[in-house]
Amino acid sequence: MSNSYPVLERMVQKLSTRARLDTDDRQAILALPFVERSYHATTYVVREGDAPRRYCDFISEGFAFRQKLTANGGRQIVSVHLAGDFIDLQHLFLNIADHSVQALTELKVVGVERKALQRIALDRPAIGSALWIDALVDSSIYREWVMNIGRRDARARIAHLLCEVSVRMRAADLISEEKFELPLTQEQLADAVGLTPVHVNRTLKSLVDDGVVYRDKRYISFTDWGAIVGIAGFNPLYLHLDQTRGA
Amino acid sequence: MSNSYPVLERMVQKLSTRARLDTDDRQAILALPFVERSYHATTYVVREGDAPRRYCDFISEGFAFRQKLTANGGRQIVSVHLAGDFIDLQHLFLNIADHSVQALTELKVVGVERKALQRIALDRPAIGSALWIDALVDSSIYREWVMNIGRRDARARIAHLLCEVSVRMRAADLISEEKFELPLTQEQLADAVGLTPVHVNRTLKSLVDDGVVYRDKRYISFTDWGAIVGIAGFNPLYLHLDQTRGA
DNA sequence: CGTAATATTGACTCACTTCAATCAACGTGG
DNA sequence: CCACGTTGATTGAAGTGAGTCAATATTACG
Repeated sequence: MSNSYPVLERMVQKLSTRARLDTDDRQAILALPFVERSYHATTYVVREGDAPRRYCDFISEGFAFRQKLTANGGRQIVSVHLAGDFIDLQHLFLNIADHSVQALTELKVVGVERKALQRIALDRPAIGSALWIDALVDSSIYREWVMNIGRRDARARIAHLLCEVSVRMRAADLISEEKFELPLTQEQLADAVGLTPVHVNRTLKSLVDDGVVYRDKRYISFTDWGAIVGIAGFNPLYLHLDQTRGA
Repeated sequence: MSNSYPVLERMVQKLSTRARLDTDDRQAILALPFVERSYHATTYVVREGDAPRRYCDFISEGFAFRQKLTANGGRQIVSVHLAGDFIDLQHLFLNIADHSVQALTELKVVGVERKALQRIALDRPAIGSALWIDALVDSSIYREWVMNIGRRDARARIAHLLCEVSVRMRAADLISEEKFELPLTQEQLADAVGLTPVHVNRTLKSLVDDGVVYRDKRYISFTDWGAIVGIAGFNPLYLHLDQTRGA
């Protein structure tokens, strides 16, 4: 366990986008005991049924996703996470994991001691509200996913996921150009939107054929942002990207 | 604005199931400024796009639900809430509502001043963790709904919703006998599980015909709990019903 | 370079939707 | 107390979006 700055800097940045932090708040975060860790793609970070781990992970590099399994073996990916996301806030105050978290790509995380994070969340109001907001935004995203899967057809569903990922990546400052790498295989994409891989393939193709999506390997770009937004029925409100002014 | 005990008593009880509260915590809750309010069925409590309201509602009687609308008019019900649930915790720290909340039946709520609730959530660790847990359980339920809609067929989906509602009602001590009233019309049920009303009707009928569900008007009972649990693939873990021991 | 994982495509099937009636329940006014 | 209107439940027939099965191409990678 070390205590050097740079890795926690990013957490400070992230939380600053959620609530106004003063110098003491920043210091408190930078003083958190932490470990750095890496996971290879497909490695489990959390397993459903687990008791809480000692550390609460924050992604510093790479992608991860949450998943749940149906009684008869079906898999549902319930969220995708990128650099700057807390993986484990969902379990910060719960005593058993109700879902699994897996590395999607090579993944680097900063593991903060859970007890210390709990303490800081409860003792420092500004940090507390930043963490609250972060968790509530996650909730909001789940709600959008419920609607996405429950009430949109395949085309809109896939388009919506593409919109969400691109907007979140841009907001997290992970995209420089217009294109971005979608780190999901078509099978994973299918499990995220509640379709089969075959149908995802065809639907994706139709988006490409219609010229609204350009695809090169896993790299995606949009020829016309207004067009996919229209197809997806995408409204970024639910991402609550401008919460800085607080509540 | 009054300050009599009985209505907030229930909130104390609810939060006590989430974390251990001491006498001061209880007093702090009972001292919260609040108003009592009623809504007729179908009335909006919160509208998507709204700024936060002054009061944060806690259901003392009746049912409510959250919903979102697709760009082309589709409706998705994303959760159902019963007596003892906070309606608005989801917006406690966010500055715009990303979904609507509507009364499902005649509804009585206790509206607690939002600022006061924020303060108590951030200042009193025990209450803070109780509220955290409550919000995190909501998240967990959303995740289960994503899976329910994304990866289960109509029969299992509907069975799962029935299981969830009955278990939650029992946990909230709202059921005395074996039967319970499902406050949803078939159309609402359809919007909750991502199906059409027609198909819900047929599927429900098949469950009745198979003898696993008994139905009289809106009253539902199960002839064999093990059987619907099997059909639904229902595992109550995600409801985190025994969080009392804290984290 | 070989081999496994992923992507693609075709042909066929089916769970769920759509459209369209009909029926039942319930509150309301005369 | 009953006709009537409105909302919710039920049923049938036909259509379709997405699933299934299965083969082949492509890519990633040790």
